Amino acid sequence: MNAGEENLLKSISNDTLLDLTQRYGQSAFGFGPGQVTGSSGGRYPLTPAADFLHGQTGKSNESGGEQTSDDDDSFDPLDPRKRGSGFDDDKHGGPLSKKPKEQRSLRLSINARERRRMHDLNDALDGLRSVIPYAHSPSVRKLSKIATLLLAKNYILMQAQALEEMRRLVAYLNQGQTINSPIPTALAPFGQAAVYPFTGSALATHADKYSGTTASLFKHHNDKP
DNA sequence: TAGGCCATCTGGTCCT
DNA sequence: AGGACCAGATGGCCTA
Repeated sequence: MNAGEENLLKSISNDTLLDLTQRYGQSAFGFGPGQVTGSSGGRYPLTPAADFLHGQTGKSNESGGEQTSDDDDSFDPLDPRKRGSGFDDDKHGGPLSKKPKEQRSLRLSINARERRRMHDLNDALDGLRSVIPYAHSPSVRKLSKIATLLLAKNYILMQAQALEEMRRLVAYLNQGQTINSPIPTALAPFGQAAVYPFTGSALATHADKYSGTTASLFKHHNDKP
């Protein structure tokens, strides 16, 4: 990780997530298993990692499914937004223009596969954006790829920390209960955790610990006219 | 206009 | 051999 990414990561860690918690409330974080949606399709073997991804890669089937010819997909060579470097274009005399038809066909097939692969990757990123806390309104620019990944990482770390503090709180409360009464069954699993005097930080808003602004990350994303 | 972000093409490498 | 994955190159769009 280079220095620039390190700075961005720090800025997200310290500022963004919890500031967003304040801005958008728990509803911004409130997703459950039923809300992580997606198709059940996919072209990938069901490795453990694939099991995790199963049903979460969005339109994998749609983008990678039945299209097998070279010139299909949604790719439009005339769309400047989709053309890229354009070596693959006879009119511009690219390298492929002088290759045998068979090689050109193979190259186009490979290109189409790569496009589908990147589309699947982008679909997965969209799925990730949809479940991490940032404003999803039309007035807010979509998170960049790198910002999405860094934000998701820190969101996971923050949730793990919050979970740990909740466990400590429950353990502490259970400790008090054991003096007068048995541990309630519902809390018993948490009672197995080490019992520490609760620091109280879980009761405080995270913003207390992560005070700051989101300007460092969101100055590029929330000021669209 | 420079810089950020992105889509696409391409050739190489690895895996099944 | 064919497909997946990766990184570099290229060029377009958008914004400060």
